[in-house]
Amino acid sequence: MDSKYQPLLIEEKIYQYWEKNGYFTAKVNKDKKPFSIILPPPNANADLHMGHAMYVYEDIMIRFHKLIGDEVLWLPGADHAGIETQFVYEKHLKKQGKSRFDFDRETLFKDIWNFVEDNRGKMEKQLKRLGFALDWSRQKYTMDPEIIKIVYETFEKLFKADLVYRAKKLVNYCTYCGTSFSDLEVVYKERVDPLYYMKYGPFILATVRPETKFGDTAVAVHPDDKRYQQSIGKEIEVEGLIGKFKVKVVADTAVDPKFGTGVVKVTPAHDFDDYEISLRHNLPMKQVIDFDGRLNELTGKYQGMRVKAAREQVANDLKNKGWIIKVQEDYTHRVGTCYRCGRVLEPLPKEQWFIKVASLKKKAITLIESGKINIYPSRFKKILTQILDNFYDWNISRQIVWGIRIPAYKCKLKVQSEKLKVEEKWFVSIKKPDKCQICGECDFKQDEDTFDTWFSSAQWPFATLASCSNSKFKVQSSKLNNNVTIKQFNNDFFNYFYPTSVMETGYDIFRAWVSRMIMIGYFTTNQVPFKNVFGHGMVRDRKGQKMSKSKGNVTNPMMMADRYGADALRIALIFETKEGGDLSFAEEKVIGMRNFINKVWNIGRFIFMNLQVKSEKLKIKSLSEKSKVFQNLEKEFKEEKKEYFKYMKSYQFSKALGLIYEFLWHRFADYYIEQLKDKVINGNIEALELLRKIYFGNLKMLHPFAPFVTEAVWQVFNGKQNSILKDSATQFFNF
RNA sequence: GGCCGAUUAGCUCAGUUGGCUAGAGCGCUGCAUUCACAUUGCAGAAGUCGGGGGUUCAAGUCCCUCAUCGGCCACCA
Repeated sequence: MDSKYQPLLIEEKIYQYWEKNGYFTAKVNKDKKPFSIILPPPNANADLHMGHAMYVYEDIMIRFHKLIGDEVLWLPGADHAGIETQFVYEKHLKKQGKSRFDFDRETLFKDIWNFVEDNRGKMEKQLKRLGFALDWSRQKYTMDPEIIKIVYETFEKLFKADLVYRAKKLVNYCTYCGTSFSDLEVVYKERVDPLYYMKYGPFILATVRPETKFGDTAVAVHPDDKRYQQSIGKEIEVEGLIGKFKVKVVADTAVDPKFGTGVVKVTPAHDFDDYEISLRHNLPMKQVIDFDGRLNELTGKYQGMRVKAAREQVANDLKNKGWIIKVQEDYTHRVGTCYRCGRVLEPLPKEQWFIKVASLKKKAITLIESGKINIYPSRFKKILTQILDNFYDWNISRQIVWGIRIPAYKCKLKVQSEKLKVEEKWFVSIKKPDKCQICGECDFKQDEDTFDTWFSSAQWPFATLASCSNSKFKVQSSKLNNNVTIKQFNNDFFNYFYPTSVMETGYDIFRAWVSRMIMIGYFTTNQVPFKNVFGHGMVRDRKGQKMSKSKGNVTNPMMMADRYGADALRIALIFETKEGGDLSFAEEKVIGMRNFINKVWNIGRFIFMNLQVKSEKLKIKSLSEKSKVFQNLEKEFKEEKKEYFKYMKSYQFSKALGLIYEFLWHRFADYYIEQLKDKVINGNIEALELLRKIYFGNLKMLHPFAPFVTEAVWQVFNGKQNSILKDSATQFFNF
């Protein structure tokens, strides 16, 4: 044994040993209790960051349950991360002086596929570096054919259950990234813009967007506003930059009479509030900005100008006409921006697929409130229910190629198309339909759009498990409440491990991911996707600032593992971290934990060396006198174990680790070994055996937190062909 | 505007049923050390637990209020 624990010489070999001997491989074992976690799939194309290292919580749970004899499954996967990845790829293209528009759909998809494949393996390797006990034989990818098939089936089920519809609605559209987003992906930023007060027919009204004037189809006032009573319901004539036009005056409570002049121009095609007003009053929609971010042919001489330039030009021209009464330069408001590129999003009318969430979210809230799904730490329960409560219909269409193409087909429909509602012109079908049942033609074209990445992610717990069966999974039919027949998953692996035990993620993706998994998971499988949710906090820098590339305060977890060992990094993240709370990461803490790991090693070294001496020189001397020290040590150890199980089972991992840290270092090493040292060196075998027994017990308890050093020492004592994971099960409670 | 979190030693943070002289990591001071470990041991300095009020025999821990910081959410032209 070296006098120092040297992680770099040991960790990789140990991981290979575990993997090769199938310690991470799950199987259906009816004699054991199943315990399963699906790893939140990292982006297939990127390196891991500190946030991913927080999945150590999952490894702790997985290894703990393995040690107490459960049949565990920790299933790894990779996410194609649609927009993220296509965005990275487009930057890559830009460096070569190209853009995505230089390629056709198929070529672009293939190129991105290969680009991702080239980078695949990076994050897998990094997860292994952290010691994660993942079952690699079950690894999944969101672009696997079996997964896509399930995603398609889910979409079809939702469609048949009337929970999917296609409609032309306002969506948040990034004219730079060329795609729409769901409302969850919008990042609101505060901005200071001029607020223009302008003459508008008989009124004066305030707006920050004069360039949308060409798309106005009404003017709105509050129904109780005395100033404008006589105008309500009438049509007014307005002089505009490209000629006179007429709009109706409507009364709507959304208008705040105290803001500005109490009169609002209504531009249904370019503002969410105005769109809502237009629905209430049956107003026409007039789109004047196109998807390229430029004004269109309805804007006369302004056609072709970008929104920002057009705004300045229009404001200027209005001023010259003398129609601008006043400008408030420092008007502060919030605008939606693209979370990818940071540019201002344009609300634009677009025909898209939406999921009706009303019934889904209602059910999801019930599942949480009834305790079918438990949330830890408990304060997240309220947060999650609030998130669900605020859900709007989910726009799942994305205008990018990197993703799962939506299985919807449109046919020519020469005859009746005008009479049909939008969604009735479409066929949702896993395979391309043979023949259109309405017009009899067979000239189908598939929707160009792909699914929002979160649509496939929302299905991850059941999609992964359902596609895990060795034999083809059997299909069972059952009825939905509205008499739609659906297929259900039914294979041994799925049945054994689903619902999964715990979903462990950062609290930052409760909204985008966890809530949707609950909604879609329950809809599809009629069961909860997981019984428990455990949320962890954000890793910040030493000053508590968010880590970000632009700030340059990002710590690479791999670098920490290389310097101090994976164990030290792991426990640095857990030690004295409040569950669910953010943590400030400092290298000094990892150093402190490295020292503890070394202490664990050296306690082993002391015991091991003395055992060697014993067997070499046969200095076996049994002293029947049992000292008080023996009894105290046993008592303290018993107490430690009891506390440990209590903490581990109530998700108080930090406390469990702190307990071992305190016991092993400051009680066991500093006190008891010092007390018994003379006896041990003089050949008291009973003292030595007692120390060994209690040390082994602590190794097992520590193993979920620091798997490498505990296994390394274990093998020093028990031989290279033994594993701390093999021994445990029944003996874990009795050590 | 609403909700949530934070405010404890120089720095970063634990402290979940209220209870013995308030803890850890790192840092700091002094001493020790061929005997498992200097990635060590022993000893020590250091905190009016954000301010104020209240409940209680007893509050960092519960209640009210105020302040500062952070996060999430919200339809205001």
